[in-house]
Amino acid sequence: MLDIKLIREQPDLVRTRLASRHGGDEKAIDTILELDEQRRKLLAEVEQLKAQRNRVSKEIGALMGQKKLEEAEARKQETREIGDRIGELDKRVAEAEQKRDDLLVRLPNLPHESVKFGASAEDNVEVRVWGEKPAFSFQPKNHIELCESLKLVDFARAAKISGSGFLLYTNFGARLERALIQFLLDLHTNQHGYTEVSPPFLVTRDCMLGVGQFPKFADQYYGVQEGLDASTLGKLYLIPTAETPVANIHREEILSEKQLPVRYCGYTPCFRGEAGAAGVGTRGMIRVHQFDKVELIKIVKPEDGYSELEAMVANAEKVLQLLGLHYRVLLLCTGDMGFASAKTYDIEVWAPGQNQYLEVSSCSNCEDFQARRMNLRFKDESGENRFPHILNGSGTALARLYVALLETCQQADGSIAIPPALQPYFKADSIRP
RNA sequence: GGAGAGAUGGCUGAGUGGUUUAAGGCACACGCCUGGAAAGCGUGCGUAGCUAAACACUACCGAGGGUUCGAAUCCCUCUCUCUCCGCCA
Repeated sequence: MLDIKLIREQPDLVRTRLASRHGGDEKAIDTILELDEQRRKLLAEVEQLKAQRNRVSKEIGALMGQKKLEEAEARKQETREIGDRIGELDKRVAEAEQKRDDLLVRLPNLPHESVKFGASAEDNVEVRVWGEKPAFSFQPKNHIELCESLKLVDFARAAKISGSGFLLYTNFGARLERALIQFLLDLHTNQHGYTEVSPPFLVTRDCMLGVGQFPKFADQYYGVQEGLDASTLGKLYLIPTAETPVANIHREEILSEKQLPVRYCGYTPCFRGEAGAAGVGTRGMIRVHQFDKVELIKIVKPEDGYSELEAMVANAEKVLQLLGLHYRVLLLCTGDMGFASAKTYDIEVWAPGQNQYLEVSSCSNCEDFQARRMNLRFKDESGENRFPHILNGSGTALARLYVALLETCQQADGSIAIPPALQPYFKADSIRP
C-alpha cells in the first residue's frame, strides 16, 4: 500500500510514477484525495464532540459521587444529543475511510527511480548473460519427449487424476524433483545465510492482502472449503508462492533493529488457477497449476534494500551456475513489473528444446509496500517505528528448472547427465532409458 | 465434534459502570548516590490518528456489534489459545 501522506504531499509524483506502469491506476488519485480530505474533516469534527462528551461524562461522574443526582440528570439530558451526532459522524468517517482504502489497496507500488520506463516485456533490459547456448551434435529432444522416453513424468495419468496442468512425477523423475529441492535448500541455508522455514500451504485472506495478491487478483488463486460447509469457502487459500506465508511470518509485529536483516528460505508447492490467462494450453511443464519452488525472503532496513536485492539475485544465479545452465538476467521495465514490486530482476534459463528462455526466478524489492499492508515494523535505534523493506525472490522455481536441466543435459543416447553439483542429492550421475 | 478455562502494554499482573489519565512488579533508558559497581532513590518508558512541529485532543484492553451521559468492566456474535474427551495421519 502506498503511504497516504506521500499521495497527499506529492500527488503529481505519485501520478507520474503510477502512469509509468501503464495500468491506468493514476486516475484513482483524485478520488482518493477527495475521500481522504472528507475523512479528515469529519474526523476533526467528531473528535471535538468526543472530547466534549468525555469532559461532561466525567463531570456527571463527579456529581453522582457527590450525590447531586438532579444536577447529574440535567447534564445527561444535555449530552444525550451529542452521542447521537457522534454515532452519525463516526459512521461517515468509517465510510469515507473504507472507500479510500478500497481504492488504495488496489494501487500498485511505485517503480524505483532506477527502473526504465517501458510499456511491456519488450522494453526489459538485459543486464547480463552467463554461459552459452549449448550446441548439440544430434537432434535434441524437448523435455516432453525426454520425460516420456525416460518415464520421468506421466502426463496422461496426472490429467486423469487432476485435470490438465498437473504433473505426476514417477520413479527417477520424482527423485530428481526431490534432489533439486534438497540441493536448493542446502545451497541457500549453508552458503547464502538463509534460515530454512517450512510454512503452511493454506493461508488466510489477510496474508494474501499483505503481499498484494488480494484484492485485485483474487480471481487467480484457489480458495478452499472445509468439507461440505460452504460458509468456510474463502477463509483459506492455497498459496500461489511461498512468499505469501513466509513474508507474512512477522506481520503485525514490531521487530527490533537488531533482528534485521531477516533472511528466510523455504520450499513449498505453489498453486495457481490463473483463470483468464491465455490458457494452460502449453503442453508439458512450463505452465502448470501446481509446481514446486524454493523461495527466498528478506526483511531488511530500508537503507539496505537495494544492496540486499543485488545479493539475492546473485544467490539465485548461483543455482544455475552450479548446474551449468545458460541464463540471462533482465531488469524489468516499469510496465512489466508485478503489482507489489518497486524493482524486479527476472532470471531466464535457456531451454534448448523450447528454443527459448524460461523465467525461473523473479527477485523483487517491494520496499515498504507490503510491510505497510501487513503492518510489519521495526524499531530503530532512536526508538522510532519504521517500515522495513521486504524482498522476495525465487531460488528457484522447479518445473522450469527441470525443463532446462533435462533439455540441456541430454546426451546423444537419450540419457541425462546429472550435473556434478546435483549428484550427491540424486545419488547417481545419469538417468538412462 | 463435546466439556471447561482464558485473551489487558516488551513480559508479568491487578482492575465487575464514573480521580483508570490502565495500579503494582520485571525488563529497559537516563540521572542522583559511589573510587567503580550492585543495592537504594528519582525520572522516563505502548500503538496510531490529527498537527509544519509541539502542546492539546481522539482512538485502541483478542475482533466486531449493542446498552449507557459514560464500557477494559454489562449484553450479543465471532476468532484464537490452553486443559480434558472423541475422531484422525
